[in-house]
Amino acid sequence: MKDMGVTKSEKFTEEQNKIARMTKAIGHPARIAIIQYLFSIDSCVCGDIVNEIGLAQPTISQHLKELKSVGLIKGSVEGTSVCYCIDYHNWSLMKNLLSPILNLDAATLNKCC
Amino acid sequence: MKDMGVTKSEKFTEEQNKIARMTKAIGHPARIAIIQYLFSIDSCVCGDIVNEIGLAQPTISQHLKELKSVGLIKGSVEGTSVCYCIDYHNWSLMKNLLSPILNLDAATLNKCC
DNA sequence: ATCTTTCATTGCAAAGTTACGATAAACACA
DNA sequence: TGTGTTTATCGTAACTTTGCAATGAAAGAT
Repeated sequence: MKDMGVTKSEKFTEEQNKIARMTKAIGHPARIAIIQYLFSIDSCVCGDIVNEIGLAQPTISQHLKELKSVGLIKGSVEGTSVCYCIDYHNWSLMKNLLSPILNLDAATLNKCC
Repeated sequence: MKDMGVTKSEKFTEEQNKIARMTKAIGHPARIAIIQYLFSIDSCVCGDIVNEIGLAQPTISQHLKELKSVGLIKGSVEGTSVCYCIDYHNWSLMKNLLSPILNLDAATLNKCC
C-alpha cells in the first residue's frame, strides 16, 4: 500500500504543521528535562546533560539533535566537548506560534457538551 | 530485549511527564486542526469534523480518542451522532502547565553559544 | 605518536504512531 | 423487523520513535 504510517501534512495549513512540529519536538519528557536544564544552568556542556538526565549518551545525543532540528537549541564545539544552549530567538518564535491557540477564548466556545 | 521503543517515564518528574503527554497529544497537525475547529464552531458533531479535516473517519475517530484520553476534549452521545467539545477546564490546566516553561526567562539564560 | 576524553553516528531491536478498509454497535425511522 | 445513518473498534500495513551497544571522529593530554 501507499501512505501507511505517514502524517498527511498536505492536508493541513503551514501554520498547523509548524505548530505540530514544535509541540511534537517538546513532546517527550527527556526533551522537556533538557530544555529546563539548559534554562537553569550556567555551563551547558553535553556531558553534563547526559549526567543530569540519566539516559545513555547516544540517546541524549539523539534528543539534542531533534531539538536542534527544529531550532530550539544550538550547539557550538569547544575543544572536545560541545556546548548546547537554548536558541532564545526561536524559542520566542515558538511562543508566538503557540499563544494564538493556547489563548483561544472560552467566551466564543460553544457549550454543547 | 527489554525496554526497546518505550519512553522511560520513571527517569523524569511527574510534571515533566505531564507536560510531555500534553504537548505530544497536540503534536499532530490533524489534532491541531480539530482543536481549532472545535473552538470555532457552534455545533461540534463528529461527522462535521471528518468532513472538515479530510482524513478517513476511522482516522479522525482515533485522533479524537487521543485528545479525549488526555482530557482536552469530551464527547457526549446525541442519538446516533456524538458531540465533541473542548474541555475548557482541562485546556486551562494545560495552559497553566505549559506557561512556566514557555515563559522561562531570557534574562537568566547563559549565553555560552 | 599514542592514549584518553567527548560526542556523533551507525545499526539494530522493540514498541508506538498514522492511516484506512472492513466490520460492529447503537440508534432512528419507516 | 428491516434499512439507513453515524461512530467506534478491529485488523493490518508501513513508517516513526525510543533506547542502547558498538564504533567513529576529533581534539586535548601524556
